[in-house]
Amino acid sequence: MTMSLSAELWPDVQPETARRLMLAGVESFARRGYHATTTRDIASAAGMSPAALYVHFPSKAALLFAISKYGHEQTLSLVESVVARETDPVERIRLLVEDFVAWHARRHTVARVVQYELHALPDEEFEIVAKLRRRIEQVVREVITEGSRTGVFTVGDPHTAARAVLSLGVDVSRWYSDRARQTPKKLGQEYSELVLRMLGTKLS
Amino acid sequence: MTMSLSAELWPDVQPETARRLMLAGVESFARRGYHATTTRDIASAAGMSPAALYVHFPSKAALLFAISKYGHEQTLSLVESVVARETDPVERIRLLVEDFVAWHARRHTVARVVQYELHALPDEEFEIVAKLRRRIEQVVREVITEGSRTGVFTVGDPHTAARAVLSLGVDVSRWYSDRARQTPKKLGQEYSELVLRMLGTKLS
DNA sequence: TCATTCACTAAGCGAGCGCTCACTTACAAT
DNA sequence: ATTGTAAGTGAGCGCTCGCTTAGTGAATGA
Repeated sequence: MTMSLSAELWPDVQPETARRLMLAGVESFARRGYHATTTRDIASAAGMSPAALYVHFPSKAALLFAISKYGHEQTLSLVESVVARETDPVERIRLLVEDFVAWHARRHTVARVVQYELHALPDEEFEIVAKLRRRIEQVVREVITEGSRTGVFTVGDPHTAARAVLSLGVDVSRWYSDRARQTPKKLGQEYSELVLRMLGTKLS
Repeated sequence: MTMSLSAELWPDVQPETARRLMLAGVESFARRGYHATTTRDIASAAGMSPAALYVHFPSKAALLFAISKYGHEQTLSLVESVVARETDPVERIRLLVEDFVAWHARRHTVARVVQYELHALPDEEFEIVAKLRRRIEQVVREVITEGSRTGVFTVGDPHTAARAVLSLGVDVSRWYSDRARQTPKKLGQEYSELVLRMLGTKLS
């Protein structure tokens, strides 16, 4: 049996109506941007009356925050799980880029909201997701620094290199579409090769 | 004598008041996004009454279009001028990335509007800048394809590689700030090295 | 001198925004 | 049967939005 997309994206959000609203929010925010979508857009995309949104979320911004926080937590745990199951810096970067890029392609709608609408968040909520973003960047930077220290990578500045690696992944969500020439998985593999060369990996 | 920033950015826009409105628009759009900035924001940032905008531009969207079109034309001519004065694919990519990245860092405010607010344009105006964007991408792709053909580059797919190169440059405008650790010029040089390695350049 | 033009403003219109409120319905517990 | 609660609706409030209109003052030219 098939699961609804909203249940796949947010397995532990209850009830199902709240998930439907989040899905409708994601699609609207991704297509037109947060400020250009109205609460009426979201509600009607979820098949409900405008007031229904406020049964499950205290504000339009709170809906964005729920989407953004969940998305950032997913990418952080994706990154952390790679580091947890691999120790070699080369393999860590390879898998990390593969998964990161594939996620930003497969989930490009969610990713677009996560990456490009966070400035619409109120200060307090923004700070919470900013903290998650800093942790993601830190993990990548540390892997590169470690590989640089042991000599498997050759980079001028690990800080700049980490930025570049993340840029490649993040930007995928900007241009990727369902009619793209490559599957998310294939794109992730191709990008991980580009990144490993970029980091000056010694070929073995 | 020093030139105003608006005159530096848009030398052939007349009169000066129109330039001041474009500058105010750029700053507002970059900080809060197109849909979140009001015509009152723009006018007061330019030190004028709200109605003054409509003396020089028929609509808020027309102001965005003027900014966006000008910005895209600048980046296209930047890219084309590199190709015009160099023939070696390696040097072409090196200078192209240096200039492209440096521009997105030095002009990160304009670049942010150019790269991330274009979806707010009406259909017709969007199509015009989309055409410019396709030409930019095409130039980069052709340089990579040519280098790949003559064997100085080793890439799986020039299409994907071109996307990656542009992603690195575009994304700079998202995170770069005036308090960044590197000057635009230095960042451009560092990025061009990363890119050349990414493209599998044979070192000479 | 006075009509014309231009850049600009003060005031405000109609539309649509986020959000609220009084209310209904479905259903579970007693 | 009665009561309590959660989920949802229809109507609409107060406000702000993009944009317009009528008018002002300074410069220009015959």
